Amino acid sequence: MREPDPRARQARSERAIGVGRLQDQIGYALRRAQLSVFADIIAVLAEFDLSPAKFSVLSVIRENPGASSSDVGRVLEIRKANFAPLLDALEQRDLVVRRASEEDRRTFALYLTPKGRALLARATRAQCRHEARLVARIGESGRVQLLELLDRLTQVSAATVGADGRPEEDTKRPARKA
Amino acid sequence: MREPDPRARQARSERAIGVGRLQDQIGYALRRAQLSVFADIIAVLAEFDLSPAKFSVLSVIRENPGASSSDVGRVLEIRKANFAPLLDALEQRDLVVRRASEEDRRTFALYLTPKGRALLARATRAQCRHEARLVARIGESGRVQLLELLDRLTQVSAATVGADGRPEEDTKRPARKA
DNA sequence: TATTGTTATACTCTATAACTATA
DNA sequence: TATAGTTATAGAGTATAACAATA
Repeated sequence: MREPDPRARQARSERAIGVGRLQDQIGYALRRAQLSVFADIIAVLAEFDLSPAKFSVLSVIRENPGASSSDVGRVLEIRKANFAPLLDALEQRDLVVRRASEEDRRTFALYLTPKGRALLARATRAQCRHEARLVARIGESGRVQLLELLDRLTQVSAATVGADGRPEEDTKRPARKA
Repeated sequence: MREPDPRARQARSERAIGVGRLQDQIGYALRRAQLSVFADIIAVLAEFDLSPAKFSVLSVIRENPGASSSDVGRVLEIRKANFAPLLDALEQRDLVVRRASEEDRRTFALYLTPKGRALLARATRAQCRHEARLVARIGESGRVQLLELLDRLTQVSAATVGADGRPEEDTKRPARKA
């Protein structure tokens, strides 16, 4: 995919255009794949009235019962100001409880309720079926390769960490303009 | 690759928690990689006052001079209602021109201006340096493998197409609730 | 002084609906 | 009737700032 041929373009219907070199760029391919995969994830989790973010929060609480809001927010890179209303919604649905901590009275310890555990179990099974559909497309070896490659691309870039190697502020990078 | 010193975390009374099984899920890994890669892309393109979306629009117009708004919007999956103000911004900066079409007086033919071509050339060179940084992490063979795997994951899912196989509405999937 | 958690708020993306002018 | 393009607007998601309680 190099130079577009003007005659070929004329020969085509004028609707048939391509993205050109964009197609071979990692960022563009990553974004398209992520949107495509998430379209399915979102549809799957919507059956349980869960967004991907809520599903990930429930999963992390299940794996780390008693963790605080800041712990869970940090590992998922959700800012505290956005985490509070998300947690409110989960607590109002009786999926999660905030219990006062005795050691540090500023924090709450987070736990799944029985209802939360049951819902998450069902959602996780559906999510696994979704994952199986993806593996059917790329194979088990493709999955292993992909996770390895993605992990090597996922790094804290130089712009997002301070001199001590810790993320600045609230775990995220500074905003940039358009 | 995240926290260099576990004791530093304890000093801040942070609990060492992990994301559990989430780590091995394709969707989660995809999203984290995409955000990480885009953080760099956004920073690179911000030097030229371009968002990834604007960069992609300029690129597609360069590869398809004379294409219409709906053509470009369709191939990039940008809805027409969102495409109009985006084009306005590019035209106000004298990077793109809308020329009236004689064949179909409803449409405009889009072209880069000389200024647009020059800016896009510089932005593309910076974007290539960004791409080279990514390839340095995964190798050229890793890049080829990755693009192949991502392409196989990028599909029009069953939920997004009508019975005739064509995307519904405005090229995108129906909205789902939280 | 620093951190946890909350609220208020703003900005960006992306979505739908309604409209026009053409076809 | 259907499509190209515009405008208005609403909803997510995500950002900052300021604050109270606690460390």
